[in-house]
Amino acid sequence: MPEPRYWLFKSEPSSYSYDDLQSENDQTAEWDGVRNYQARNFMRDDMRVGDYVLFYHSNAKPPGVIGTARIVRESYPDDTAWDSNSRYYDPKSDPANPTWLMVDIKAETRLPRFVSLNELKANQSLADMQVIKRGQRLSIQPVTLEEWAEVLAMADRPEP
DNA sequence: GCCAACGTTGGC
DNA sequence: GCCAACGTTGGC
Repeated sequence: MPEPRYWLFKSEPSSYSYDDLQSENDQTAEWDGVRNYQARNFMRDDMRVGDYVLFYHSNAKPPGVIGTARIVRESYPDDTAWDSNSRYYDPKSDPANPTWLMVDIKAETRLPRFVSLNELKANQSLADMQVIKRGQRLSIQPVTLEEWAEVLAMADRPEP
C-alpha cells in the first residue's frame, strides 16, 4: 500500500465535535483515546505532520464529513492510558513501552456544506471509500487523494 | 432502541 | 491455537 497522506477521523459530535476542535486553543487537540491496534498503527507508522484529515461525525443525524484538519504532531504516548480516572484507562499499557499513541490535529476549514454519508454512498467514484462500507468501524481510516478531492468538490457543489 | 459487524478476551 | 462469549461501534 502506498504511504497514505489523507485520513478520515471519526468522532461522535455528542462527545467531541468539529465545533469543539475549532474552540480549542490554536484549534488544536490531542487525539487521545484510540484503543484499536490498526488505528494505532496508522498513527505510528504512516501519519506525518502535514497530512490531511477529513473530520467525520459518526453516530450523528445524519452522519457525514463536516470539515478538514491537519496533523500537527506525530504520534507520541497517549497518557490517558495511565489515568485511572479516564474512560480510556488501560492498566496493561506500560509507561516504559506505551501501548497506545495519539497525534495532535488542528482544524483547517469547515466545509462549505456538510456532506452526508448518504451522499458519499451515492457517489460512484467513492465506491471504494472505506467509510461507506458496512461494518467498517475503524475510527481512523486512510483516504486516497482522489477520494479527498472528490469529497471537497462535493462540498463546493449544491446539495443534490 | 435494535442489531449486524467486528475486535477482544479467556477457557480449554 | 481455537472459538464461544462478550462488549463496542455506529447505521438505521
